[in-house]
Amino acid sequence: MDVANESGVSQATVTRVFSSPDLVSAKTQAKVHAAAERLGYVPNAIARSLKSQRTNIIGAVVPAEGEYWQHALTAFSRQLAAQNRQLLLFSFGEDDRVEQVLQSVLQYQVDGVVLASAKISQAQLSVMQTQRVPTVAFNQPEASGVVPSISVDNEAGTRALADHLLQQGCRSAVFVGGISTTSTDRLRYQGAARGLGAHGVGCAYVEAGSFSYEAGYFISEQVSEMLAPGGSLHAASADPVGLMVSGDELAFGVLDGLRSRGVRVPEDVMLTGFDGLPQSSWAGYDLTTIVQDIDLLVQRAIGMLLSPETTQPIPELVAEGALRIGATTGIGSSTRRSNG
Amino acid sequence: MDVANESGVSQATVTRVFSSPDLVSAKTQAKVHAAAERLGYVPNAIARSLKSQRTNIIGAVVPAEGEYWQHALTAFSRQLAAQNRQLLLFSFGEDDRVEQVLQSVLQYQVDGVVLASAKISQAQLSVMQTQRVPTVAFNQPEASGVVPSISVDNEAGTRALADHLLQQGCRSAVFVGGISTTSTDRLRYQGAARGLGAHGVGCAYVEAGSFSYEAGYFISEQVSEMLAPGGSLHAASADPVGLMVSGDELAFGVLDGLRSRGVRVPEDVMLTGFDGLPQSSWAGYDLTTIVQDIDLLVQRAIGMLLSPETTQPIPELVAEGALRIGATTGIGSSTRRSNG
DNA sequence: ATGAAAGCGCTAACAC
DNA sequence: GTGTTAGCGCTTTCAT
Repeated sequence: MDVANESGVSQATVTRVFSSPDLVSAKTQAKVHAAAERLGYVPNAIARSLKSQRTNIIGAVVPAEGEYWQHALTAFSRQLAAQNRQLLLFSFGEDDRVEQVLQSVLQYQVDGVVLASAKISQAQLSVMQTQRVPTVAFNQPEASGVVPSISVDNEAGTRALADHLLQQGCRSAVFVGGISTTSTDRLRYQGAARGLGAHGVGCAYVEAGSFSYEAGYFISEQVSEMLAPGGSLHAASADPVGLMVSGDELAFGVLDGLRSRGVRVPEDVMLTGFDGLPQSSWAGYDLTTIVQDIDLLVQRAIGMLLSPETTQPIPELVAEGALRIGATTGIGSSTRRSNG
Repeated sequence: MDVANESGVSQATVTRVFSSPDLVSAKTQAKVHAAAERLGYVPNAIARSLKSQRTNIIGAVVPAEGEYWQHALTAFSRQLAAQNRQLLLFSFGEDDRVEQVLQSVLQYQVDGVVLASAKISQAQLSVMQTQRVPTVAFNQPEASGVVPSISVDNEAGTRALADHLLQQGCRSAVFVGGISTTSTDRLRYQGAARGLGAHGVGCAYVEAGSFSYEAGYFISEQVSEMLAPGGSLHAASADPVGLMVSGDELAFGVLDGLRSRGVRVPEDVMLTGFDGLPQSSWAGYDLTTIVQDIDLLVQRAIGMLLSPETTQPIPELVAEGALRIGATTGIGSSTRRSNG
């Protein structure tokens, strides 16, 4: 190594200067640092990783689209950076083969993997086991029991929203889902249906096709038809209809769509979202929703990765969200625990 | 190597099977693949990188906050993934020492670095040179001439917006900046002031303190005071005042803030943003803005990284944005080139 | 078409 | 407190 020659010490000493300075005399350190400076030397993390079998890199397999994931990603990156770990990002789109992506992740010998994709085969997951890569499924409840997982309590969240809607006087309701086959959608609908059903209120499921703003805007046409005279939801009474949307971003689209069609929110329709994105509290939307504490979820997820519980059963964390009441279901706003 | 033993061939052959299969007979390939499958073997990218001196990893140093950066990041990740390269993410906050972050990036022997941070010292940049790491400054115009860079044409953008405002009848204007010391802000203000000045319209600069929604919402109070009777901008005539905001996210906050104070947009104030975030075309905002073609910028940035132009002078790309006319400066909407 | 051997830059015993 | 040495898993000549 050049720095070793330049400073007249051994390679090992150079290593020590950079990784355990306490073992090296002050003057030697000075010499080495000086030489390093002169040569523009930077320790090679790749070589270190090869030797030490730890990369300090966490792989993240995350959908390319969606506000929610963007925030989660940033949270991961920041929290990891605080402990000198890095995030190797693998974002995937609709078309991508997640299996191939996972293969890629494994090649980089990451110290752990955050999975935010539902579509992963058992075969792939078993490869993860074989490779002994700590893995955590992030807000992918359907992975529960297969891989350690952490999610917000989707069902409790929509149940809390349902209770709130009932309290506000809704006597009929619809649930607008993103993609019906996702476990997230299923659990959220379940919470809604049960919460409402317990009070004798039914709840139809309408699928928007994705969790995007555009999908919400588009589906709002169908929803407003259901609300119109002759529609299946046309209220005999003056009670507002409850409209529970599976995610905030989708809800923004529904809200804008309804407004553009002259539907009044919250007078005619009371609207709720889910996730608690920053925008949900923007004055233009001020949405009633369930706020996920993403920083907390991420912190827990990192914890699970770094202290791989060898204990059976497979760990499965569920965090409560917080009900935030906005203008879309009444006036004023506040936040409290969804299970409080 | 285990797979070598298991399949009864040499290490070298296993390598060949995975990196240049054409050099290996079909039956040997089959044997090796079978063994690999059985053992759950995955090639070690770290070892490969150490030997080959290429990691196929691009480092991205990006601010933790801001819609714009989130989108750019995703674009990088997706485009790189398409060529079997990965993104190592380094997001930094207000408080972080970008220099340390850069040091970190270098340790990982990345094949290139995307810099989306303004605050980088000359010293650090010279280290990048020493290490021979191809670097590109992304939308960081002040890095021009020091490091290869690519940005949208900020000045042309706000000039186009200014022209548009004049055309819509504005005879007075204010520019709301995020952080006055950023080159982005400076150039955007410059374009605004020149565009308006050419027609005898002045343009004060007001600083919001950040590019966030909250900062915009907050500063809207000050702006609305300027517009009120007695304020410096109170229009003698009925002409609307032009309000040019330095970024879309900031503009959303200003817009919501003005609306909540009863200021009518676009009747009293005509509002423009910059960036062309997806939300800017949402029905709730429908903002007149300059749309950056992020995918294109990213594509070019990647191009610069991967074919390191050894030619002097330092490359410096500037891409035109497109003027999108929304409801905040009139009715209806459309998009055209900002320099068209 | 395949094998043998050297070495990428670092770390971790083990000596002294 | 510092030097010596072996080896992490791969690639790459050079043989055969």
